Amino acid sequence: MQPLFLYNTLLRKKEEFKAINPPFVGLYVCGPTLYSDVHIGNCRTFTSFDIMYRYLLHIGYKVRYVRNITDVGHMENEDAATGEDRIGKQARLKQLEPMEIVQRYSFGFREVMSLFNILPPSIEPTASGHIIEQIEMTQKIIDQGYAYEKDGNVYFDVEKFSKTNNYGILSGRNLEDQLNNTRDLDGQEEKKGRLDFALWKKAKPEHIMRWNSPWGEGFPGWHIECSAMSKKYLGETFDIHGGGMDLIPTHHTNEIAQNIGCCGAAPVNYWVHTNMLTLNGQKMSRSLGNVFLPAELFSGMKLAEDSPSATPSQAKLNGKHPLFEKAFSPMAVRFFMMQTHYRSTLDFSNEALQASEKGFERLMEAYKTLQTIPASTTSSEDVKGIEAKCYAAMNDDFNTSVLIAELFDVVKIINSTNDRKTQLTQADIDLLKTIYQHFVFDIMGLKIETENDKTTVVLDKVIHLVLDIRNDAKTNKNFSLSDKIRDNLNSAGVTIKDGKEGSSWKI
RNA sequence: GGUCCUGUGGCCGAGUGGUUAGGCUCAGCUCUGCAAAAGCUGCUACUCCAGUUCGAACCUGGACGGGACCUCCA
Repeated sequence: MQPLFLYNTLLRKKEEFKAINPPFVGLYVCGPTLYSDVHIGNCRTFTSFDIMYRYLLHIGYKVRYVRNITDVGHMENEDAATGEDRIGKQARLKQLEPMEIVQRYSFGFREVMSLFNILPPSIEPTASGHIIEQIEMTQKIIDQGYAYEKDGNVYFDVEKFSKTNNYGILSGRNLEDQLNNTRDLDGQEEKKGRLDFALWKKAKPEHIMRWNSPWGEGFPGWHIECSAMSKKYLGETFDIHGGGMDLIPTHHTNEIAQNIGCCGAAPVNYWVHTNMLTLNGQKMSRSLGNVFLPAELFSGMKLAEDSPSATPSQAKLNGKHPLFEKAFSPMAVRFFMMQTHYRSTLDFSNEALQASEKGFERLMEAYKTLQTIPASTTSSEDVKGIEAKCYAAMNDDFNTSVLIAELFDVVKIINSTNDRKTQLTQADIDLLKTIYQHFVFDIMGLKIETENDKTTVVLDKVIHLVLDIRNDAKTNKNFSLSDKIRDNLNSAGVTIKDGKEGSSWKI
């Protein structure tokens, strides 16, 4: 097993990963709230954890990866009297059942995840499917004395909890600062302390989603779902919990409090947080209104207006965002994301994306070249050393940025061997193929995008026929014909590359 | 206002107390009928000021700039 170091938000430093029950690993990541389309910022988080999941699997762990779907309980302006369940609100606005809202957006979510080649988690539980577990956990927290009921609402008693526990252990904030800096909000009267948060909310008459509970009809608070579901599927204490950095001060802080309040144990050994995605230097978020959707970026994502997976916003778009000169493939965007470490902010821009797209194409072209390069009796390159560096990069807190730099060394070796400037033994060529398989395809989750369907196979034959004709023309020094073929293919979107071993093409 | 992060060459973006990050762009060369591709070479940076050190972009302090969180947010 590779020695893996990861950055633990709890300690604010990297430490070596030790699983509780190796080779098993429990991984929980906070999933989306399906009241609208997932945006690119959400995708970055899920892509980052996809890499971690893939790497843990690759180095031999048996991972149970739980990523929830929030379909109830996620409030707008949680503490305000006007607070409203996000999904309930959408349902009211669109005159649909709440579950229709969730169903609609989960199609879109799954489609986007699959376009990004993000592996599905082992379990994808929904909050509404675990109401009983949430009620039980809430009751247990009350029994332990860390929560109280008031007029059908149940609140977590942060002040009481803080007497014996460090509430701000994850955020690094002390209680006094938080108390002094919390703004005045509505609906504070019935709570004992201003930091107290809801475990259970009483349903108003117009509220659609409601369940019976010991405290009357209502619905669960947002934070309790992750505690209840992670406890159910991964245990009272599990290995890794992830999510976006913006969840640290509230959601994850409260998860820790709930779990200790219920079970007397910290829920997680390693907290891992991904940084935000910015657009023109500003965080992309729904509240700022500067989000954009994968469909606005991707080429070929054509959803029919009446497709069940087409949310109204997706259907119109298809790779036409005003900020970007052209559409990009999902794999180019995935590669772009991995060029930045997951704990750094990632700024989306047209230029940066185009640079990544070219780099990605070069990486993939080299893989094709690798299939045909000649073997020598000796090697002039240290391929084993590169493989070791690739593992070292990933072991150092999943440093995909450094990994990619190592992989471009591989590209260099492949190309120069192809040009007969360096030599590789067959064993080294095979090892390079293994490196590609492991790091590019299995771990980074990239894939070659040209489909191997019938039309592609036929097209390949047709273009090779045309290239043969062009070659004959070149041999006969009929350059006007050969250039005409090349130019016309070019304008049709086919690029010709003349190499030592003949011509090749790509779209 | 409080807490915290950050400032790297034309652009994006790693990194470590002393050694080439990498990608993209640009220029020159090799190859080529020309071009593209590929290869080679060059452009060699670390906001500013002070300190610690034999030596700092990397540690400490300050200034200025950017950002995040403190309210829902991945």
